[in-house]
Amino acid sequence: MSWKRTPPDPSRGYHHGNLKEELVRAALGLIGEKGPNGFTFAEAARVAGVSPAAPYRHFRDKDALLADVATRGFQAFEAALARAWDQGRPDPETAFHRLGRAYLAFAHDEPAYYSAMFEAGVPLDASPELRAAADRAFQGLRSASEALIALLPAGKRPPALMMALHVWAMSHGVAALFGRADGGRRPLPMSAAELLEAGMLVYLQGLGLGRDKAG
Amino acid sequence: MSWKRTPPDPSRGYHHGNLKEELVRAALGLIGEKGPNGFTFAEAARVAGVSPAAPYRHFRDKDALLADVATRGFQAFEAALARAWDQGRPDPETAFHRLGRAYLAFAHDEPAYYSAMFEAGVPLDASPELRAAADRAFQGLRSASEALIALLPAGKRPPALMMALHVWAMSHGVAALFGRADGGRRPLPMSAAELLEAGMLVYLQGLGLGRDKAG
DNA sequence: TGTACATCAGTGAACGCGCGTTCACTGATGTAC
DNA sequence: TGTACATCAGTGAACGCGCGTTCACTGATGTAC
Repeated sequence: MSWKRTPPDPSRGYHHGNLKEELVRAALGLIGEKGPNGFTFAEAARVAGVSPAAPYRHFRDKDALLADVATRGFQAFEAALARAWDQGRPDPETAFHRLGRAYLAFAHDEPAYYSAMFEAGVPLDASPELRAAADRAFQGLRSASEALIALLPAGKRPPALMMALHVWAMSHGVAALFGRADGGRRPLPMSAAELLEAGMLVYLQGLGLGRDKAG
Repeated sequence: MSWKRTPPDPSRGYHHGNLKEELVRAALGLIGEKGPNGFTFAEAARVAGVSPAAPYRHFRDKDALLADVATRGFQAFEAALARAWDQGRPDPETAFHRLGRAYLAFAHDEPAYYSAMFEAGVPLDASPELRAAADRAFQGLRSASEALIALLPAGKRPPALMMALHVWAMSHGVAALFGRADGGRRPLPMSAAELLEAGMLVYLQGLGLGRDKAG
């Protein structure tokens, strides 16, 4: 586990040199381990191998660190979604299903980021950077929705914003309820990714975007 | 606010008489105010007007109290859903939309229950009662799904379990992302209830359950 | 190239706080006879 | 109906703990000249 307490490292010297990054990594590890509320400022310092007062050189307080983690999370999230969408290549439907898988993969592979973003109760206006990062991530979903909607005949196009919200809601719902292996949850007859993919297929069909029934 | 610290109440006497219920009410109030993790055992005792050791007569520990709250939440949730579904009267589609509204109304009106159930990290196997209550609530969604599916021609029926999971995921997604007025979230062009209703209409359409397009 | 000095990024000790939990206790209630 | 006694549901003081945060400090680094 790469985030564990950094060894005494006598070579480090008085100045850490990279403490801010290290604190973020520590916070991610702790959040992943104990949830966003089990995480404490003091323990992050301990994990980073530094006195409990040191973090205050880099973050106003605990909430500021959490907000920073959430911001980085949204940035990584947006990048992952953009990579998966790949500007809708080779065609919007294919790209869209890749997008859905990427959403779940992010929630699954980066549970600490995901809970800092959506479950820790960090208000979006904790910082302008946070809000901007969250907005950009949502714009990714919205652009993809627009590209799909453009395939429909002019009279039958739903509002792209609404579609994006639906996509987000179903993705988040699947991720939050079934996406993490937090013991004691409900066993499923299929993987979360398959469940989301199936749900999205039905939804797209409902919009009139079905692949021909044998797809 | 009815859950606030009970007044000294000199008429109470040494025995409280109804402490267990009062602790649950106190917990609900605190969870609603500060989230499921801001809540503390000691403060619940204080709010109930009782010494910090008293709750241990009724709950093994703090987690047991939380699990009890979640259990009651699922029971109330199941009852609300069953009431809305009303055995599919007058017809499954109408009843189904009522069900969706009831889901959101519960999340909105009982945010403390809802977060104890889904956001506090209480494991479902914390107690058999909790698991049973959660299962019954889910069964409600599943029965409704079955009734709707029965309207489809035999060859085109999706698995009811899958449909129930989709319904749940989208409902939870909408509720968690947009359903509560926790400042600093995203402003919407429509209410959460409308958003869910629209999403469900598209989904049902995708299954072949559309009301005739002019609905 | 050397030196003086400002600034930066740490230390470590201390604080007050509220928490969860335990303990021996006691007042009130219920029951057997 | 009255009484002795077991049980129940509280009290209140105490504990050890880890937290967030502050403070005066100091070692390392960067910069002006």
